[in-house]
Amino acid sequence: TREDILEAAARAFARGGFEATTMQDIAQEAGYTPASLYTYFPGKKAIFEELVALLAAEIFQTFDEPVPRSLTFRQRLELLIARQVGLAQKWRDAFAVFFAVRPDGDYVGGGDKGERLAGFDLYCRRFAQWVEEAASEDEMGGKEPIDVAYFFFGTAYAFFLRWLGGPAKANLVDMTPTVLDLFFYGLAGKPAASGGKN
Amino acid sequence: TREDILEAAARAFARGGFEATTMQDIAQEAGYTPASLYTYFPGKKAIFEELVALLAAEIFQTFDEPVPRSLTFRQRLELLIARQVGLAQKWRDAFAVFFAVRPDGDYVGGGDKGERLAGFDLYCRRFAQWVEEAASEDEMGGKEPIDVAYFFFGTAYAFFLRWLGGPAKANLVDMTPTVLDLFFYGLAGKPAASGGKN
Amino acid sequence: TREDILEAAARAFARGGFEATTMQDIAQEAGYTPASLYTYFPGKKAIFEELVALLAAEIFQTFDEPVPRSLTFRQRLELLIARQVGLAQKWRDAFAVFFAVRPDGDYVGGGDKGERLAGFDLYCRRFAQWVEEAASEDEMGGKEPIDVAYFFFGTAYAFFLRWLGGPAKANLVDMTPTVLDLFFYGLAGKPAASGGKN
Amino acid sequence: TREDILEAAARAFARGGFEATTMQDIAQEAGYTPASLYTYFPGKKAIFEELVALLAAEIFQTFDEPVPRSLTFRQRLELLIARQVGLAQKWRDAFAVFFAVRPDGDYVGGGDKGERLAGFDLYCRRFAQWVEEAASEDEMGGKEPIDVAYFFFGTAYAFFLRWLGGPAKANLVDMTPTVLDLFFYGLAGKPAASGGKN
DNA sequence: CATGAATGAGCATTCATTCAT
DNA sequence: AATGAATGAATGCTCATTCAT
Repeated sequence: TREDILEAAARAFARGGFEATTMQDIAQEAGYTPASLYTYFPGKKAIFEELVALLAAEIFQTFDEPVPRSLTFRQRLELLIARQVGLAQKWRDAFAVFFAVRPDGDYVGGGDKGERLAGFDLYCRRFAQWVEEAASEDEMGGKEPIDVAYFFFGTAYAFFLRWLGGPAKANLVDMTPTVLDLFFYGLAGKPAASGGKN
Repeated sequence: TREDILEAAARAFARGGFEATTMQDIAQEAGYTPASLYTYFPGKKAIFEELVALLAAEIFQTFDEPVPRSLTFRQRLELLIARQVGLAQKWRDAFAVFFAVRPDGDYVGGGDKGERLAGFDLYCRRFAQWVEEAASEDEMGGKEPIDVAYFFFGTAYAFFLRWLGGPAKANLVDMTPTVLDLFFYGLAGKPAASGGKN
Repeated sequence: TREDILEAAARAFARGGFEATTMQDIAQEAGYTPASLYTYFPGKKAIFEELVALLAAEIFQTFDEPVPRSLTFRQRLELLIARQVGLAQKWRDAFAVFFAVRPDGDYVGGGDKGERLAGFDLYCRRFAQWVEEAASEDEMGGKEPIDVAYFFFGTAYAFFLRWLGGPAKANLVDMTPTVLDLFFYGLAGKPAASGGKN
Repeated sequence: TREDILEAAARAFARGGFEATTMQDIAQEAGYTPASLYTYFPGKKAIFEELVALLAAEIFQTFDEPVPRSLTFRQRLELLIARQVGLAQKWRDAFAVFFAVRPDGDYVGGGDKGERLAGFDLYCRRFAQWVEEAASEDEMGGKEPIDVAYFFFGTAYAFFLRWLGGPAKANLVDMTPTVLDLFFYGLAGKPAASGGKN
């Protein structure tokens, strides 16, 4: 039941953010009355926080799942993206909620030392960590992991948002190659020199 | 005075979005009482809309300003970025408001056929248009302008957000080379070997 | 409960009309807090409209109740008055609210073709209809039913208003004979010819 | 100028009563800004009170003007009505404002001993006084002057209201004979048989 | 004299939350 | 466990009024 409510809340919050969403909205989406929600959660903020925590957990878990040692960086990243695309398609709009979470309203568990970070910051930090393990320095082009992380987040996020606003039937997976190519080679595209077809 | 209020509103809205911001907040930020704001604007929504329109106008103007014909695409883009970075530093948090505007609440002027687009969508469409004029097909690596646009937006936006959450004294301009390199060459970086002519 | 609120609203509105009456007033009169009223009604206007509709229904019902065929016009009118006096004593000030309703604020259901009529107009139209059935042409003195209706309304309303402003213990019923005599014979009084002493 | 404002206020108040009318409304009607009104009147209530006082004065004056001794009661009343109809046509809606004035809000100067009377009560009292001078006991049909007064007020008021709601081009004067006949003979009409001497 | 600007006092309404049933 | 009813605490907004110009 808690789970149901959280999923309903995800849909509700996704439509208008935390403030614009009423307990009525969530209750309606969940098929309850507002009063009933208080049986399962102490309040609206708690629902939101738990939802964000749930999303965070699911997202972070994609980083934790192991990848075969034998793969190249690109292949590992493909795996990671596949997992995260799965989440994105499952949560749709609510997925964006996580990234948009602002730390001001103290909704998001902070980083190390009481630091309060926005959702996308948390994501990028974790991604940087992941990248450090998944890629050699060479594969990162000598760049700082945290820079790589923000770059990847930006590229992927832009296409995710575009997909969200687009037709419902579009498949986010189709964008993966584009994102990957842009991520690895930018506008220039894959250097044709070495003939590799990746 | 209207201008003052709009700037105050920018600061206020930036802190918590449309719903979470009260007229009290805006008034306080502007040094007025809430009632006074109604002398200049018919309501909260109107303030928000006008603010978004103002931001949109300033942003779109950066696309309209001409660039010397003699420049390469990268040089033209550097110019464009410089202008937009200027805006971003001026508006700071409020700058992000524009990109986050959701079309549901009908805050943003739509596209062509009554389409209702989010702020970042408007930005990307305009960028695609600009890119078509500023870059040859070759310079775009044979990619679709709209893809290029979302890619650039994502890359730049990620670093912009990172800068917003970072220390106040940081200079967004410093990120420009990083963004440009990533945009043009991705993770791989500039192909040094072949003496890259890009 | 809705009923209670409507009756409280009747007392409240009667004191100062629609605009001058606050939800606070109504709530206080009903023994609730203003917020509670919204559990039963969507807003102040709705309360007022429903109250007016209720009064209209009760008043109009007095016209619908049948009267014995055997009676004279005066006797039938006495019956009608008795019923309406009952309502007037029950609603007191609120009774006057109905007649004072102005059509501008679209509070009153109109007549036939979208016409918007004031409360007393509605009353008079219905009375004219009733009079056509309850009185022969002769009993109407050859006058137009609608003229008869306004005449009766005016006469009765004047004494009703006088009673409202008078001592609380006064009985409206006592005015009935006066009203009837004036209505039927005017200032001249009943013609003495037939020896009657009225 | 004060006069202009009062007439503008009359039109404004007539549309929606005291509470519903804003200083903005009055100012607009008068061709001023709200702030300017305070040059001539200390406030909204003062404007209303003065307007009511003005109306009261004009109405009461019709009672004070002398009538030729030689006339019958009916002829005297015809004269009075002619004067008051003139006022009614001049003030139109605002004329009704006077009668609707409620004493609660302490808008109307009271009667004798601090009594607070509604507008129509004041009118009826003055009418009763007038009738005592203008009619013999016989001409009153042995009725109490105050009863006669309320009866006349009711009859005339009903037709006045009907006229107000009717087409703008209608002439209130045309209703005078009807009102007089009803007032003197009621529904029965003038007793033609006995060659009525009234 | 006229007014633009500013504001305090309210007001209708919303909403998260509580609680008895 | 679920909810109808009730409410305190806002919130956007209106408006009479003041005052410097």
